[in-house]
Amino acid sequence: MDPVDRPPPAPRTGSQVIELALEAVRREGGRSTTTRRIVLEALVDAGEPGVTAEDLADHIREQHPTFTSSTIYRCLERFEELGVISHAHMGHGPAVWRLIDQPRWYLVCTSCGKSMDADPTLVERLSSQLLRTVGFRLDGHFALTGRCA
Amino acid sequence: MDPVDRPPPAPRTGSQVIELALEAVRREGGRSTTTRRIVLEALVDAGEPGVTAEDLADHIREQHPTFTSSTIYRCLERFEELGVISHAHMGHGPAVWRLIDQPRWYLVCTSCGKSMDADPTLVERLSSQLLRTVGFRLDGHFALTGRCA
DNA sequence: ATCGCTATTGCGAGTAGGCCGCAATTGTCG
DNA sequence: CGACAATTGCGGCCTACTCGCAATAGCGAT
Repeated sequence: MDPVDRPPPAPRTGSQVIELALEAVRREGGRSTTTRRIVLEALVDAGEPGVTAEDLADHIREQHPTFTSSTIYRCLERFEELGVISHAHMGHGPAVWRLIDQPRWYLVCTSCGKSMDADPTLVERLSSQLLRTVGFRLDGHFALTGRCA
Repeated sequence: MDPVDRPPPAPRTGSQVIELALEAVRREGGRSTTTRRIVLEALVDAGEPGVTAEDLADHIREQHPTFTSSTIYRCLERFEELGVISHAHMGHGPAVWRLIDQPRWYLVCTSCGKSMDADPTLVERLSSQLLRTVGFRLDGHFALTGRCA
């Protein structure tokens, strides 16, 4: 196949992400359990822009009624430590979880509650200015709040 | 007195703020109670950069042991509606309350927990860009989070 | 295939931060 | 002073997690 005709690198499929994550767990001395696989599957299913832990739990319990919330929280925590997933706080209410793909800057409206993405280049401009002037590196762990149009 | 010798407008004193706030309550059909006065006094005492509702409650209860948290929350809520005070969320943990003086952009470090102020002009640059491009008006209701130096 | 070790899970209780209903109290105004 | 409605104290409730503990189940070794 000619190089110029080669398609762009395919994004990892959901199941690739899952296998890689479970391998990572094992490398760190953890165990690859069916519970963890199910949580990852549900998270892959949920896709962007992310789900709350309780929504994930409800979704999973449709198929696996014995799942408890604490298990979900602990699985999510573990995968986050491994750098596979992350969570962000969207104003009031529960955090949302998603696979780590691209860094993301959420804007959430404190009035209507809807959220959207900010243009990363705009936010990163502020970010680099803060870094230069006061050594503070913004993360997107909390959404930027305000009022939408 | 000659105009050029006139001192700059004095910042409002704490007790002025309190009287103005209580007048505002009454204009809206509310009541100027000693409870509300005490809450305002404690808030003025606390000063910048703000206090949590529970710290305020603890402080007040040293002098007035019967105060309950719910009363504090309701007073704060009322004064916020009137535009006299405001609260902001500093990452995890309780909100902080303060008199409204200048708009303020908090930076809080998700690692060490310390908070500082961002240069307003930097943040307002982002704010106006977001407003122009997507009609979103940032507020400082949630702090900007990241890592400090 | 089975054993033993220990990571993980289910269960249920606990926690922080805040909100709510209701009866008793207390400003306000006539 | 009296009536009325706003406010307060009390206590319980709520959401979003977090934790301790005993039972379960991966995983490497046999």
